[in-house]
Amino acid sequence: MAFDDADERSEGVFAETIHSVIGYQLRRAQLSVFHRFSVAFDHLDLRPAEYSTLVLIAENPGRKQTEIADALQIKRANFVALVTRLADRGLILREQSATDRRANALYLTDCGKQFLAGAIRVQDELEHELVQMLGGDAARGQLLDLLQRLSR
Amino acid sequence: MAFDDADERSEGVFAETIHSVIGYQLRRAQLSVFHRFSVAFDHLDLRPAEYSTLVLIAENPGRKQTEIADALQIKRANFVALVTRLADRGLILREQSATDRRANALYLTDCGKQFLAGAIRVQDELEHELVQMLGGDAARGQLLDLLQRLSR
DNA sequence: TATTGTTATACTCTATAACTATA
DNA sequence: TATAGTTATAGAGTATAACAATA
Repeated sequence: MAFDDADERSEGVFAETIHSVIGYQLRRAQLSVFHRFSVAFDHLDLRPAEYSTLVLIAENPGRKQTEIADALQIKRANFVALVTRLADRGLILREQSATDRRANALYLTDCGKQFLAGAIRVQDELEHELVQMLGGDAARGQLLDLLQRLSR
Repeated sequence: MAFDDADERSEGVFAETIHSVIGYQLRRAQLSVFHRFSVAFDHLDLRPAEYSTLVLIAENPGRKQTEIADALQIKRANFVALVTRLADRGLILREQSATDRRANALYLTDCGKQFLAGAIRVQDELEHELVQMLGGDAARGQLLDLLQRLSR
């Protein structure tokens, strides 16, 4: 990932201007949080997009691939490999839709449900860690609200 | 980039759970803001990392490549091509340091200073647009504060 | 020995175009 | 014709390893 111990070298470099740019701070925070995610999920070998896919399938069983992909803003072409990996690991089922034989209906397997339960525990711990960094639940609510205003 | 008009297909997909995850919303907001950046900077053919590099060189003339790269958390190996492109465009100078002949001291050219002045105007406009989405300057300050707490 | 800039390389993420089978 | 899933492919971004020149 990122985050080596090379920050001492940039001591004394004036960076206040760029640090007050929303996009710059957004990117830094996002990289930091995703890095924490990858550390926390290392033993589960699960990436952020895979986690959100499992959550969405769990709460919307039987939906088409394209519907899940669109909800996550993932191009359907890129979603194929992601879904294939989850299916190969036995976490989800790709079932040909009865009403539209072009479409795949997605479901969690029992194994996938168990796996997701564990993943949610890891994610909840991470979220709690982030809330502590933010300074409490109110700050988290504020942040989510502000971020949502920037999306679209 | 992203953002095609495929959101109608995900209508009715329940996504509240994943939408309340900090990392997920961070990623969405970051992608949205970077997309706006790429639209705004299309005519200048400038990427976010290049913009921040120009700003840092302007405020820290004569610094080594590694110092600027570290301040931006860019690996020095990846910084080479970025600096080469800016130098090839005549925006920056790579001068062999007098005190350490291994090192390159970085400077903006006069052309680079003019170019950056224009780029800063574009960035300021974008920032203003984002502040309006956030609901004012106070919200922007809050957001920057919260984001900084998540970085490292 | 350690550091600077560099090259080579690989992996992930994301984007588009085009195919097939269905509708 | 249009859509769902798929394949192929290309461009960014980011990671590591290793080398030459210099300290």
